[in-house]
Amino acid sequence: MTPHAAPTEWRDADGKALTDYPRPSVAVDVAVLTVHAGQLHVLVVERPDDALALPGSFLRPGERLADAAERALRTKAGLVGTDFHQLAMFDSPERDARGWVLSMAHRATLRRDQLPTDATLVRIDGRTATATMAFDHADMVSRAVDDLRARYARRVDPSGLLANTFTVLELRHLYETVFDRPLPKDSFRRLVIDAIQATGQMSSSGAGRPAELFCRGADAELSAGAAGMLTD
Amino acid sequence: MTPHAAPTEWRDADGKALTDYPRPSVAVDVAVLTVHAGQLHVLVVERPDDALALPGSFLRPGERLADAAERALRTKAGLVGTDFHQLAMFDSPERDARGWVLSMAHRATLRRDQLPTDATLVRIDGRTATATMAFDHADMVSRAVDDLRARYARRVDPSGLLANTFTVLELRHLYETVFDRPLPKDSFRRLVIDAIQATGQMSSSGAGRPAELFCRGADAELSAGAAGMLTD
DNA sequence: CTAATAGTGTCTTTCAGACATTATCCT
DNA sequence: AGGATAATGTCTGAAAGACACTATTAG
Repeated sequence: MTPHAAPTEWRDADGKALTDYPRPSVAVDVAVLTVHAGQLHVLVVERPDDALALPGSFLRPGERLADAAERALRTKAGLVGTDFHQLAMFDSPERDARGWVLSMAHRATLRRDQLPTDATLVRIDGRTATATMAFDHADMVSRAVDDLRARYARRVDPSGLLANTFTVLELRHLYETVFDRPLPKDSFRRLVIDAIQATGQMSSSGAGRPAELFCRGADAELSAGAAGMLTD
Repeated sequence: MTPHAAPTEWRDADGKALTDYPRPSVAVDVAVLTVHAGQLHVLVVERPDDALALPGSFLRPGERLADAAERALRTKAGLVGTDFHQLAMFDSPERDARGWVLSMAHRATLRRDQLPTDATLVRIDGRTATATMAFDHADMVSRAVDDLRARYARRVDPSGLLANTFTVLELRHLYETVFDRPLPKDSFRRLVIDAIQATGQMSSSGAGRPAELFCRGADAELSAGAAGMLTD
């Protein structure tokens, strides 16, 4: 059979051929989260009608969702090689006024310096974007934040919001931003220290004793106790 | 505009009208998990070609994924009023030999007595089904088990695999089945006791002192420590 | 030296894990 | 009574949280 051809030869319970049915358009949208000025932000793009939206695209014939998402990031946001994953399918029949469009929401995470300098960022307050967004993209952002927190509670910076090497202070500041709450300095250190790898190098920050630089271990899994500190 | 009409009037980056593109068929599949004989099982249905598959269906025009999943459970498995949720979209272009079909995997969970007596169950060993399954349904099952464990680690029997009232022993046996490992009797009791509600009633099981019957509390959330015992 | 920040020693409290003991049913 | 199972008391070791102390840099 032809690759990517429409499915044929099936009939549903009423005997109606499924090829007679209209099919939905399928889209992908990507919530690119980043940390800027000590707060979570989400990357948005302006639509022709000036509304703010997540970078997204329609699925092309035979294309995989991941390929469509990568293409959306490249063409709409100028990003290549970005890692992301699925969140959920948003399927309200009225979510797009132009017609029946299902959209698979994805999450990506990048450091501010990995984004174009002219990228438009919307601040996230708690788990909601602080700007009106097109379609149901505000819900997608909230969902992305939930996912980010769930993953950061289990592993050390799994999405690479820090550079390859970092100090414990930088890591703690990141976690305070992600979880939007202060974390105890010494407990935090002891909870993460087993999950990160010392490099021997020292940071040459300004004043005070230099801090050791660490990198993510091969298996940067956090202990159950550490997850507890974050999810309480 | 007509409801559920195909989207029109958009053009992609090449100026090609998206209505010119073929669209995928979208399906839903539901992994119905249950506990039988002290082991996790998944409900399967036989396909016309005798292959075993999860109950599923194609999305009808304007239909929501949840409605399609409910319809699939009703028509393919005889189940009504079942609770379920999305897991992930499976989108390999070759996943269905008949054509381009994306499928949203869902998970539902029911007690054995809520299933038809003649339901076909496939035992789950670890996180994999012990029978060959059609399409990528074996991957869906593994994914469903992961999701089940993640949710059971955070709340007390969130999917209602136990009846309204239950003893601590029954609850522990359930968790031993779900997490496929023995759990310490007294530690388990202390970890869950704050998340369940005593009824005052006693179980009238066979020999020995009768156990108190509990029910799920309004907020049956487990402590971080309890989650730790399960996720270690 | 002092200021500033990194890192650790230590105490206390809490709690999981193990074991033993008591409690309450059945036959 | 005796057996069986539920529930709890108690000890111990580990670890989180809080606090203070030491260590190492810059100026």
